[in-house]
Amino acid sequence: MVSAMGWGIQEHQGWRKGPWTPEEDKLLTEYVNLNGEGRWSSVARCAGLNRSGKSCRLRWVNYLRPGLKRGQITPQEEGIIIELHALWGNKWSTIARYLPGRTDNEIKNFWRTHFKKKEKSSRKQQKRRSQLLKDQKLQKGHNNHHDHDDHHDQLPGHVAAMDGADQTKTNQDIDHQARDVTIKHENMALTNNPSSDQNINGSHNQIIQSSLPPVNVMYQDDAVSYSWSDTTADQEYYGLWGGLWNLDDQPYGRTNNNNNNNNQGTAGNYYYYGAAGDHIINHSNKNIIPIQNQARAFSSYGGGAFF
DNA sequence: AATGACAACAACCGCCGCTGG
DNA sequence: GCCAGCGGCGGTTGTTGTCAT
Repeated sequence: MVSAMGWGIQEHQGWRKGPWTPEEDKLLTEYVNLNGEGRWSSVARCAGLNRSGKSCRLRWVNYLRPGLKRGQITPQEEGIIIELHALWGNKWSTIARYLPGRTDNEIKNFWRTHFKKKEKSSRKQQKRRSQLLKDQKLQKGHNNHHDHDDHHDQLPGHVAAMDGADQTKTNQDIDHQARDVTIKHENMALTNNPSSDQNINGSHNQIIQSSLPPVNVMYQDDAVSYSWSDTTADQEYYGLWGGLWNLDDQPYGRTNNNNNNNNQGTAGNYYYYGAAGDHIINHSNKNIIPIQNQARAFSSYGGGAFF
């Protein structure tokens, strides 16, 4: 295993650290443009940079790489981040794949600065989760399942615990769901913009789809036509995923896009639902509202507890 | 104007998995 | 099979900017 000092330890103890200078950026950019990405340790050597390969890679990926979006995370991107985080937890690089031009580091920082504050109150939520964990283990005992004991791991743990067929299906489901999240929020953005005449099945979706990593073909059409407000489909989704994630360490939940229902509310005005006693956030005005009776109806989807 | 709190961002650290010798 | 090197990831820390007092 490589030493704790990082790459190229045998040749350098004195790698430069700290902020990159414009000159260093220029050297790195020129080198990568000429020779391509990869072989980061040799980049450091050959480009005349007194930086570790790790540092070069990070600088390129997070800052210099072409196509990076600069500037604030948009409300649509925020929505996607929230939902994908609910899906995957702190899998920042995975989430970043669904936000073209955004880096995992950017998303991670965004999450920390915007949602760190809510950690405190989430302790209450964790408490309830451990109760859920107990309950489910009890339940499992009753049902005499073949399930593995590590169901409370993060999602990849679930996947690893499955047999081949289940795992394939699950990976497809995850990707499918992530696409839905991305497409839904993009559509919300379009609906928000009255000047846009692109509809939900229009070319915009093709653009979005083409920007996403390739997945199994069997879901491609489905991803576009799937309606977020379709209650039956929702129940299937969240019955399945909510059930899987009940024991997760990560937040989980579901959303409802008010805009899909008889034009109630404004586009982008969507909520997370959870059990009574939790809170929901209104993404339009950032209000945090205590959940009362209304949310009880949704608690069977997995609790959807936030904040 | 000074300063303290907070947010936003950049960069580093440590670990893990993969791969080739 | 073992090991070293590499690439990548997530967590954490450091720095800078902004705003309120």
